[in-house]
Amino acid sequence: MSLAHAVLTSLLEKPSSGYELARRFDKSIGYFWHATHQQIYRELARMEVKGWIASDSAPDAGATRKRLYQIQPQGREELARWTHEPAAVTELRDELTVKLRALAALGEGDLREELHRRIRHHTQRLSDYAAMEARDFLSREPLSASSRLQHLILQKGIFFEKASLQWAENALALLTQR
Amino acid sequence: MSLAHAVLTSLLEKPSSGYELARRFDKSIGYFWHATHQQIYRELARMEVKGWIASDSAPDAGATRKRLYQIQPQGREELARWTHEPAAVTELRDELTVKLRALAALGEGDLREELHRRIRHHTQRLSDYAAMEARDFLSREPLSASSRLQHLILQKGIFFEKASLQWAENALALLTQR
DNA sequence: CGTTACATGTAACCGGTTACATGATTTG
DNA sequence: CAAATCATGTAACCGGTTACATGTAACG
Repeated sequence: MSLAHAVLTSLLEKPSSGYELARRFDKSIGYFWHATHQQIYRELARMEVKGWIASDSAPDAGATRKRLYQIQPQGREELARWTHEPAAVTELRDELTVKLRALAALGEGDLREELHRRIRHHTQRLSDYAAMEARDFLSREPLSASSRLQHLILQKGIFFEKASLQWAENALALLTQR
Repeated sequence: MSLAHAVLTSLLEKPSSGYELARRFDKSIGYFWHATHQQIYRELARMEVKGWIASDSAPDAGATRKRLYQIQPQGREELARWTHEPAAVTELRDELTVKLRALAALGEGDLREELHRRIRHHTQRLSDYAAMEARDFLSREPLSASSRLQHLILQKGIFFEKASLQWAENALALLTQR
């Protein structure tokens, strides 16, 4: 599991409220690790019990329940420990392969519309990533060590989207030319 | 969710016991959709309640509890219905990206060993897939419609492994040359 | 006769998803 | 002032993982 460590990393970058974390997991981080606000609040509660993080009513809370979470030394140590253990290799797991197999067994059906949808999706993603890369990494050389790692994350997404797009285009061509 | 439909597809290809299904999900199918025997038995029980599948004591059961599961008309209809609804697009979700981000925030640590491990893993996978492709799809032309779909599934894996391998090699080079 | 493979299951727990609830603040 | 956004939470359910349990069949 990584959600706890993803949240810890986010808090290390910047102390935040649960809501702010949830928004970041819907945007930038969310491209690579999605989480809903419920997951995040649950995880924050658990980590506070463990002493990895601490919280106080946020300075700008006013009459609201807004809390500011900050990473504690124990949390930083846990994060460092975790980064040094081997990471599980992610397996490919895509509903579409199950549908392809089902169609092969059923002997009927048409996936061309589905493939068009995917091609649009991956094309959009690739163009998002290209814009992010141009904005954050290509314009301002030389990059810090930290930025180079962030760039590697983005490149991972770019490689993945390119492969997905190429496969879908190839599959569509094969299913259309007959 | 797709496990139910993955199992249905497997039963459509060949009536089987839970144990046989579990073994197939550990081998060929498992490259694209992993499932443990507990998940499979749970799913078989649910689908039998729904009337999608039916079971009898297997012909070769002897004194064992071995059961043979067969797909029912309702199960086939459900599978056909499901293949025609849009498939959820799989998001990339890899622990390694979280570790990269954590290292960027912590400002220390070394992922080169991890990358070497990944390169070995993806190289092995690619060679497995190449062997499967040569055995099942490249030698015997022309392919049936069903075989062409199966080939597309395998190609999806090949595209994914190639992209993963290229990224890891590129990342290792970047992290080593300094 | 002991070990390995075959075969099916229960139990417990954690992660992920969805629906619902509640109230404060900001904005048009 | 109504609507959208900010902000946090409870509850229920399903999927996925791990540990444990039980017994038969095949093999050396």
